Amino acid sequence: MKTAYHHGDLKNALLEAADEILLSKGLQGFTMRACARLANVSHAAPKHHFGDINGLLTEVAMRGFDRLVAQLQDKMQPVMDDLHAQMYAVGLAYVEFAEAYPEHFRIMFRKDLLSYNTQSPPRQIAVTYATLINVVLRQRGEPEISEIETMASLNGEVIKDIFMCWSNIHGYAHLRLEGQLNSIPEETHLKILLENTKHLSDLVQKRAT
Amino acid sequence: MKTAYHHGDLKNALLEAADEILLSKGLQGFTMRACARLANVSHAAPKHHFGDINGLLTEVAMRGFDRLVAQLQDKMQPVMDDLHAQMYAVGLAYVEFAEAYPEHFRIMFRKDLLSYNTQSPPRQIAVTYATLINVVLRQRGEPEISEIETMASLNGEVIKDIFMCWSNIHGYAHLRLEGQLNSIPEETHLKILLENTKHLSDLVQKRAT
DNA sequence: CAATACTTCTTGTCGGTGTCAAGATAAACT
DNA sequence: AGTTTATCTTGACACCGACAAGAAGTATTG
Repeated sequence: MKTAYHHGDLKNALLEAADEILLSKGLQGFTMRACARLANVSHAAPKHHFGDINGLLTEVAMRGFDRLVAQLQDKMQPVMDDLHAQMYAVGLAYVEFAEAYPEHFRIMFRKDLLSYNTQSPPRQIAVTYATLINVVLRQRGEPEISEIETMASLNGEVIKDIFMCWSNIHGYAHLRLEGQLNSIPEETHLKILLENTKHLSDLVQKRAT
Repeated sequence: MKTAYHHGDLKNALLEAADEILLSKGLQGFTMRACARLANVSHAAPKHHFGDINGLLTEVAMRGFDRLVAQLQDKMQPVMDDLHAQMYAVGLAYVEFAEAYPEHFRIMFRKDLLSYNTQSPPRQIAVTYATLINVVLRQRGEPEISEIETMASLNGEVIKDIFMCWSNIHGYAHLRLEGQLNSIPEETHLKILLENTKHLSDLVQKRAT
């Protein structure tokens, strides 16, 4: 018989319960009480660890960014010598992440749900930024940045490049996730992504010279 | 003294109440009962008109698409002779709409909240599609389409073009809306949008020849 | 070792919410 | 005029987020 008090690792247990509920029931069925039930604790237990529901969602989102970065680096790692393939890998990883974790993706990009200081974003977001920025820096043949320094000391041209690429890929993933691309045959999807990323890669490389 | 029953135009009154609540309190404070209160009817009155809360949100979103299309055409109308300016107008209208109606924008692109048949989308969505498609068709010097026929009988190249442009603009607006572009100085914003749309316009025109 | 403080979790409660069922009222129809 | 139909109200139910008070372990300190 387990002791009722002092679960020991309740915070992680709640976060995993949250992931499971998001994947099965979606954001509609996602409640603090449901997470508590799934973790076999009382309905008010999450309060101590997360404060309110936005606090819980924020940590869920941060774990989502972790997974996104991992997926990005996984897809890029085998093609680090090919700039075109690298940009395509980013697009593919992004789209596949949105498809695998649709509700996480939505939450990760919902400013109104996340409670963190915009001025000093959490580590997970800084790492995501750095990962995307470094893709562009490699395209331009410039030295990469560490994840500590983020936007400061960045060439203005680089900023434009990164957000042109990111906008394109993010927009494509988002529209696809929300069903706005359903009229496109599945095989055309990858073609569009391939063409777009190749185009982005070419443009960034050409601009740098 | 007003008669309690048979408001006469309750549906529209509720929709306007919904708009007002979304703009002031956001999606968090948006409830069916709050809409009913603002319209001075009982808490269960909305049920007859919208079924459930997703039905209400769906109609709110459709009115959002109406406004988006109006804003698109407003911005394009004075520059119909300039293809670059036209594409820029689309980007600007899109971004400004997202800024003026952030919660509407979010809802409009939330598949899980909207209850309509994906196979035969409502008029408002078809019109939005047609508007965006016609922008690309003009860039390519091809005849425009009416809003009735949508995706069918469209060149594959056109589809690729429209979603390349839309992805870029939508992604930019979305990232901006959700605070992911806050580190960019305000003046750079318009530069990025201008460069991106010019680039899209050039590419679509070049591809068509 | 004992007493105290602290962290973690439970229990109980509150107002608010979506949804349903049943009924009241006004309008439309025959 | 009588009946049907559409519209809105009232009341109820389970569920939710949040709060307060307290119980159960853990850590600290004498």
